[in-house]
Amino acid sequence: MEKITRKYQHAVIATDTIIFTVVDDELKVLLIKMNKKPYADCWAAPGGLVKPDESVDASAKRNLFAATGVKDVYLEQLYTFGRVNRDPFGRVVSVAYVALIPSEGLKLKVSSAYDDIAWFPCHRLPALAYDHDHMIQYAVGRLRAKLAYTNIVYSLLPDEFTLTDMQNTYEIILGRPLDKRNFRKKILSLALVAKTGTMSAGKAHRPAALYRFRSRDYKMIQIM
Amino acid sequence: MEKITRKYQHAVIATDTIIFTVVDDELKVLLIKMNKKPYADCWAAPGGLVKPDESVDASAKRNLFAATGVKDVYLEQLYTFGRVNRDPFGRVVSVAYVALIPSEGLKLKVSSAYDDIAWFPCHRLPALAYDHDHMIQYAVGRLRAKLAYTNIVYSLLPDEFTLTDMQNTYEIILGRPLDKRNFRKKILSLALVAKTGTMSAGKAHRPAALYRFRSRDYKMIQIM
DNA sequence: CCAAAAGTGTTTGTGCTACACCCATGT
DNA sequence: ACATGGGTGTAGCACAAACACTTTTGG
Repeated sequence: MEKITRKYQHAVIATDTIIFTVVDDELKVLLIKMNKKPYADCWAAPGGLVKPDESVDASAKRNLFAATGVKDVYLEQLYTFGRVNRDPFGRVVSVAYVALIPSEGLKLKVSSAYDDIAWFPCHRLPALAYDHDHMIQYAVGRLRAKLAYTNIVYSLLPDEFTLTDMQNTYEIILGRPLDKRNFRKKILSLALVAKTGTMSAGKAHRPAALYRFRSRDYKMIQIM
Repeated sequence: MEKITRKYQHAVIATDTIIFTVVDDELKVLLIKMNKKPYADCWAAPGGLVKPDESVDASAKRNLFAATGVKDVYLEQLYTFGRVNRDPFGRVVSVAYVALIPSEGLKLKVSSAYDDIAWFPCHRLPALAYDHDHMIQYAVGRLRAKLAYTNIVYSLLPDEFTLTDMQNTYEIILGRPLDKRNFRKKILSLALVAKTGTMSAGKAHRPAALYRFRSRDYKMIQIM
């Protein structure tokens, strides 16, 4: 243990997590305001260094919890960014993760130990630190692709939702409109969701049937 | 630079590359014989530590070249393995890559600075060091998936090849037989390949038309 | 009664699947 | 002549895409 770590203390390993949610008809990312010199007034995806006795996955989970207060959400390794000069403070290799949070879980405890933390729509992003701009673009691409051939939508939707909610989530992320009849046909034929029996209420229009996922296990399924 | 690397010399970063080729009707991986204590008589995917002034990608390229003598082959980041105790010699986080080498490039300079190095069929693998068993299984899965929705076969085939060669490559990797007529129909309709005009020769049967890829750029295309 | 969103079927085309025989060459 | 692999077409079926109107509620 000693030998290797002492001889090669070249690089440091960090994790950064791109946290997505869908609210207000937009795909949003959670960012933290930086204060250090070259990146004052820049924002960054939450992250931090991997501790010596901590797995890389555990580090991502810890950072996710620190930023959002949530656990047990969808969290997947995205890519490892290892350019030599990606971090002006030193040689840091960053393992990026993607997390998906259901729209309703938003108002939990977003603020914690950070100066400023906020959700930004993926379109109009602020100035970003490091290579986080690139990371986020890459994450959006991955999210789009996975939406099509897995059932990850479940991790963006609340426990109960309408089929219109679900379709909106797809449309927002994919960036294109979907045919309502075809969408419902497809989703219902996959039998991933079941009616709860209750109805959405409170708005100035016809109530909609609420659905719930039969199972919230990650599956590879051709959806779109 | 100094501050961070000195304060957190916890972990070391390595790259390991799973190098695939298809020969003798089998998907094979290139492995290196280990000699250090807990892994004597074990084999491992070629890899090494990332140097301080070297990007992670560059490290993978360097290790690939050291093991095979080839450059400019398909090389893609696979996954980062970061369990705390994955390496008994110390805390090493490994960024795994996948490389694909065309079947003919095999007999180049496979032997170099290693004690022993050899190709193993993905089925009957020897005892493997670290978590390389897991890595290889993961890599095979990725390769299978990518074969279906990208044009990466090009990186496993020589410059000129017959459609039967190509179909064999698919069948070996996917592990299931494909219909000859449907396969040819599909491949030709995609217009990825063009006849060279020449014919294969020398074997005890009818010669086959040779094809060449119109372009060897990586593309996302639904193939299977 | 009006606005707003929920809900519902049919038709058409495209692409995947399954399937069997003749051809050209070397020995 | 025979063994070996090369090369070719069609029909059925399942799924994706396009498309418009009626219903229910709150205001």
